Amino acid sequence: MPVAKPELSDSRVIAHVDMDCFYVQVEQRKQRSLRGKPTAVVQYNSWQGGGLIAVSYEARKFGVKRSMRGDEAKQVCPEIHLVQVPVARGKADLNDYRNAGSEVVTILARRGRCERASIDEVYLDLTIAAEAMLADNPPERLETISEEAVKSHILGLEEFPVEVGSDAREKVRHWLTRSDASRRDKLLACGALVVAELRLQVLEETEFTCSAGIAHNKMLAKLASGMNKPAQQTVVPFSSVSKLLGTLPIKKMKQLGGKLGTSLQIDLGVNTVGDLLQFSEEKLQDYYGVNTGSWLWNTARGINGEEVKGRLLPNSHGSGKTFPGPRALKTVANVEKWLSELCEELSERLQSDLEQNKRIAHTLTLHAHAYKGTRSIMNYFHSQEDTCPQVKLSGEKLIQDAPLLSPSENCLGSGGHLTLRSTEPRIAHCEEDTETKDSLPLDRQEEDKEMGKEKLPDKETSICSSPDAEVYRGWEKDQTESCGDYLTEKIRDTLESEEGKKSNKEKGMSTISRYFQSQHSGSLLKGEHASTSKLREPFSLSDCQSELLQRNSLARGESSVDAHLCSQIKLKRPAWSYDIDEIDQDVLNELPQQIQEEVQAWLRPQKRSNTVKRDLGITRYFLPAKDK
DNA sequence: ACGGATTAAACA
DNA sequence: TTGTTTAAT
Repeated sequence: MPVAKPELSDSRVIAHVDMDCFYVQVEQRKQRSLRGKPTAVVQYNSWQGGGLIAVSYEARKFGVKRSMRGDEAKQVCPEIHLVQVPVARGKADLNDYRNAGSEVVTILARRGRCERASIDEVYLDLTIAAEAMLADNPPERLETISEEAVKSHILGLEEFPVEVGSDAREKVRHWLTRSDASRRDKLLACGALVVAELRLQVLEETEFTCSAGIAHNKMLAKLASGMNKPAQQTVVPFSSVSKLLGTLPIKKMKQLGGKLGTSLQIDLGVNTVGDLLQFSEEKLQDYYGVNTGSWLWNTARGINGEEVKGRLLPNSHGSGKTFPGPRALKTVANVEKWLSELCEELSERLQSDLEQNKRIAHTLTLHAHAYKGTRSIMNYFHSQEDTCPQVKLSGEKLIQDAPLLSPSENCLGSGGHLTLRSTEPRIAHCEEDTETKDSLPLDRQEEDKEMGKEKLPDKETSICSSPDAEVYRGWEKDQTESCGDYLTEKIRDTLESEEGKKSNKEKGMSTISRYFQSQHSGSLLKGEHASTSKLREPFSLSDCQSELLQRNSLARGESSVDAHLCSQIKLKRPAWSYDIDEIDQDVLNELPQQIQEEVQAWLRPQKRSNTVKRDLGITRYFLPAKDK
């Protein structure tokens, strides 16, 4: 929430341009017979027809929505055409869409500063162009206004009790050319003309339609671009802002669609942006911190100082895939295979980035994460018994899991992705060719049948862990010498004791903490070992993959736990630690009585809301007088 | 069987 | 700064 205090009267001219169901348009341009027909783009059609990621407006009339499955879409709209996202290396390949997006950006950047906000959206700062037009050739002097401009929607235009009987376009034409308008309105009118022109150029040169919003800041422009779709544009005059925001549901606002918006609703009873007006800036700051508080206060008033960044290129590339449920990455070979695929894709994209933009990456990030599952702790214990009966150190294939991920989010599968970030474009001197590709394992086991489109019988439902995040930075030497032998020993101990346990589980697990302790010390000790040993040149997959595997404990986001453990490991006194706040009562109830009692004893007296800033409680506790 | 795959930016 | 979390499309 950039909160640069904006001047009160912001007379910039900002546009937000949003491609209409972009992926569909890209596919329709490839397959012209699909134009005008109900169409959707799906990825991976093997499970329930695949997931919809873009839906044409014809199909929307039937109630087809994003996040539907292909099968579902067919039910509500039998004649829908489902087009598959291209697949490369067994995963969705979005390059066609990226490239199409670049075509559009190139055109839209012609008239002012342009920021590529996503694959199909841009912000434009047209202030200079609008000012120039107003000075040289203002709309009021034009004898004709383009058809596209005259089709604009002007928010609040109905409020003007001007000429009755004239049709909508005539009213718009009048508003755009009014000589007695405020300067701000005139600038917006100029902006609308420019945007209409740009949209026409986009259509002519790419065959894509788009919608746009024209306003005095990014927030309002973004809001407006979505108000009249497809292929239309909407202008937000300053005078119509308060009415627009007054009844706008708070969640519709950019940045307020998630937890912050929910907190506003639940904690402050704010349901519309207008409701926010009652709160003083100080009060909002008390609740949400100074930055967010001020941002909210401004937002309520339609004030937003964020600048349009001149950026036509993405500043990072990522490649990832999720492996739901039965597809969870369970074997080393499988992890290797997918890491290899992801690395290859990334490498390819970096190569083209280098060629096209003369820049190189400086950061490589690898992470994997788990997602919420419905499985309880007890199920987990059983499934571990059933599907991971023997966990041998040398038994290559099985990945040993950490048990008890997040209590309420047991890990069922994982999604991972690789990212490379490049900094400012710079000349690339690729003397040292630390190429990823060379060291990738070449054994392609086609055991995962998704690539071949066959179905794998869903037999096992074991829970295998997902690795946590790991970041490689630079190629420095290892600083903190890790106690390799000790760790190896420790791991073997852990695994062996685990094996012994399987036949005699109940007895072996006299206390839950003991059980967890042995588990966590094993996997995390390894994790510590891995994370302190830096990558050697050249970057090899096996390095990265072994780190990945060794880090496989902890569900997503338990970094504090992670750090905590690591520090203990350095003292060679591993212990189990867990954020007890997260334990869910329902899950707890499924545990044996003895364990329940033990867990209860760990529970802290107070549980905090995770929506309102933690500061609040603390601030109030120590500084009770502050609030008004 | 998680909407999936990306991106960006705020936050600690 | 670096790693994590949130939010968006």
